[in-house]
Amino acid sequence: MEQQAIQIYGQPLEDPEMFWAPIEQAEQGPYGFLGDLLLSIASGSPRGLQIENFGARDEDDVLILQLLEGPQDQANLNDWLSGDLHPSPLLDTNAHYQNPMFFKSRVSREYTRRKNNSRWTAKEVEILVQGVSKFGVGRWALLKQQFFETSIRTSVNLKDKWRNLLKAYQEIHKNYTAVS
DNA sequence: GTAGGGTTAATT
DNA sequence: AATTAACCCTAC
Repeated sequence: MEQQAIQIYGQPLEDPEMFWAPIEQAEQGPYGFLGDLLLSIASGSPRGLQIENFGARDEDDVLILQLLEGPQDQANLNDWLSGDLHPSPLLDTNAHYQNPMFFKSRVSREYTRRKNNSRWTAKEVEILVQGVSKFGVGRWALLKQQFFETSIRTSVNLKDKWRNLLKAYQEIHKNYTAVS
């Protein structure tokens, strides 16, 4: 089937072969379950991750579509990563943690508190996708270090978000993709 | 450090 | 009421 490279900010993914590897290669590949799942999905739909943020806020869906379709402004990403454009939510500050909007603790049977319930922004998802595209699925600590150094997101958060994205993708893919 | 199961606040 | 997204738990 046709495989169409995804571009982010007008730049092709650094290792499209990894991203678009055929299902057969993924079966015992280095990607693990989630990686294999992604590769399976990607092979079935060249446009894959464009609708990955299904279920999130509408404006984020639109932004993600625009970002993944490109071309966009390359300088914008560097500005974002440097924190110049958007101080929050990428910055991991005490103020952020203590902000009532992000810190909702409650007495619970199982968990005594939750650090935050901060929704992922489209920018964060974009960076996550770019990071996974660069390093592959499963390199969460490396991704944290390289792309989310100052973010409130932990490496486990990154892994969980990726899983949720795949799950959301599968749901919408199941409903809207015609198979032939 | 990661994968995957589990829990729960938020959302629909 | 049911589902989703974010977060927690833990074996490996």
